[in-house]
Amino acid sequence: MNVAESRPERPATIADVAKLAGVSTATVSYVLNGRHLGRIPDETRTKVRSAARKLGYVAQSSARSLSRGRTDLVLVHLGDGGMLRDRPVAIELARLGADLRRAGYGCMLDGDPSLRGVPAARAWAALRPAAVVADAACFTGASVELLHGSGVVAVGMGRAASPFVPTVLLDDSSLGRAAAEHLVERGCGDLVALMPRVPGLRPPAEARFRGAQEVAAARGARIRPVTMGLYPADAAGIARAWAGGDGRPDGVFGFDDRHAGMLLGALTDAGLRVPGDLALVGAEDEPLCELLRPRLTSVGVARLPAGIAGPVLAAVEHRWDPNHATLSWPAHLRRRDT
Amino acid sequence: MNVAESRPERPATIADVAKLAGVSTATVSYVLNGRHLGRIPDETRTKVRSAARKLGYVAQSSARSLSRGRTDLVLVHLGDGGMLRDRPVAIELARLGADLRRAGYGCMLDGDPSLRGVPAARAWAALRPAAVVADAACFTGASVELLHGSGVVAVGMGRAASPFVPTVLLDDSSLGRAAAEHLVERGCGDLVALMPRVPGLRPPAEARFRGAQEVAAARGARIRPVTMGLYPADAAGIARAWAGGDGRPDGVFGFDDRHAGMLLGALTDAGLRVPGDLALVGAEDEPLCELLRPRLTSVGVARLPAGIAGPVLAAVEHRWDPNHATLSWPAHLRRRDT
DNA sequence: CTGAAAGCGCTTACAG
DNA sequence: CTGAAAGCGCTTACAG
Repeated sequence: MNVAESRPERPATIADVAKLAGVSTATVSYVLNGRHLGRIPDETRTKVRSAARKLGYVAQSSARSLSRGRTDLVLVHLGDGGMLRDRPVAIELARLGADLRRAGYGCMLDGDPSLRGVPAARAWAALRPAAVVADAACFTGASVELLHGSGVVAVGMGRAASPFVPTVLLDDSSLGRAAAEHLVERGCGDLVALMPRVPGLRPPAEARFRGAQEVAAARGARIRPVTMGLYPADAAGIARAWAGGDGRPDGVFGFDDRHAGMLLGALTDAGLRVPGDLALVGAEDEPLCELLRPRLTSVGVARLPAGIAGPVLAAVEHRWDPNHATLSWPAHLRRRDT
Repeated sequence: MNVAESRPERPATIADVAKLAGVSTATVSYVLNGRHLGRIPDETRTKVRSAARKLGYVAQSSARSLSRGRTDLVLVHLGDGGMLRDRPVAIELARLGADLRRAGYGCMLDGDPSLRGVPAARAWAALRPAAVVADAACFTGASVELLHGSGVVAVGMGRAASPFVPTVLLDDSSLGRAAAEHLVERGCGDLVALMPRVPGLRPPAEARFRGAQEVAAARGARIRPVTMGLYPADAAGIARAWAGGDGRPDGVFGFDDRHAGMLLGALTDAGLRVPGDLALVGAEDEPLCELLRPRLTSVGVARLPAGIAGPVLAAVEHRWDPNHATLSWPAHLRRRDT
């Protein structure tokens, strides 16, 4: 028996199962959904289950949601890769899928990251998901109104609250705090925090800077932001200036490992020694840190103690509480050479 | 008027639109779906469209697919991150979403990467998508049978064909060819190709090795595989042996930039000079290459000339052709220091 | 304990 | 040119 022969003409329906089991479709539905189990004898349940198995029956979710009047689907939109490039966020997103499934919801990611605004909202609304979760910056007044009009809950996610939707606030100021703590501990008193040029990375950068600033203020150190794009020329410019003694700090927090790593190369090229002339700390503790020479000291992030599924479900079930909507990443220093 | 006030009790249905426009639901459906447009006067069409706009009407896709008997949804499953870590693949996946939308299909990614086997197939089958696209290794005989039983087309994707489903074959042997070409050109005659330890990376590694082997054979050079896990200790062991003169090649193809980069650090630590003592080429041309000192020469990949949407749509529309299912990445050398 | 039947919101031959 | 109606595959009060 090959696959072609075993394939039925059309997928089995609940009526097929009912006929084969010799019961009504209502009974099939009850058994398969675990309702009224007390009232249905074991024998009937067994008959129904084995008929369903024999036919390879899988209930069609579109018919189910049409009759139930709701779906158990949560839609996640990643936007143009900004969020996936943000590694701690990407990890939490994968966790969200599993957590939602455990809570009885399905989770799908929009497969077209380029879709935005009202057209995006229309595509999502057509599916009538329980909720749409997206980068807080993705929502506009019009798109949210369209979603609400279709009975869809909209939830934002990001570093800054959206004026249009409840937002799960992701706080990584702890990375800045841990970095500054380490640098001050080492004896640095004149710090620089690198700030990326890509607009998408400004929000996390500002949060991390704020954290570092807090610690610096408390410990009597100075700290200032220096903008550096992820281009060799940009890094080289900064390194040359510092090598010439122009505004050279004694400790640098590199925003993330890529920015820190790029600066590290440029500092080496410019003849500065790390950590002899100045100390350098990255963030996110990527594998990259082990590849560089000297190896890059970095602030690692652990998983959030509680995932983002909590606030998302709260929004879906209309018990949103802004006090439980800020999630802070635990940070710890991973000391290497720099 | 705030959002709460403007939100209707329940989402508008096609009946609401019909009533407001003073026509039947059939007419609304025709106008909104662009059918029989020749037969429907402009005036009616305008009435219908403005009623729909006024009510914020978005057709519910579950009702539509129930009555049409099919969905226009393609489901993509990423598996446990293996595929997303494979950068060229991740890029093509984003492109797939946009291409499918242009062809009139929606595209969703499964939000729970940990789901596998028959349970995964059940979850997908419930949605009755036109097709499920997943890593070829994800499909088992049982899961494919279940999908087919529900009328769902299954399409694999990967470096090796699945015995159960038509597979879009991704070929990156061109990376190995470009790397070997470069090394031989430089005068190397005794090559090593690094092979990763992670099982998920074996298939691309073998394809790249095959490509390098072809060129080596044609140009009279020797080449052998050397397995190296992405751990500092592993790389250090290899570097020490080579520094002691034990089996040191004159050219190394590093599989990808991470493996090449890790070896580069270890070679430096062991006192070997790159490219003085041996040349080194990475692959994928990641930003990382610019961070290392010396900077890493790498083979870059361009986008596929034609995306994976083509074969996927062919499978959906039952015109699958194995001769058009192998996609090869264009490769070009990006020369830097090593 | 079980079944007949209404209803969810669409689409689409079909009749007029 | 337009509408009444059947039908898609489920769920669920309701009656027996």
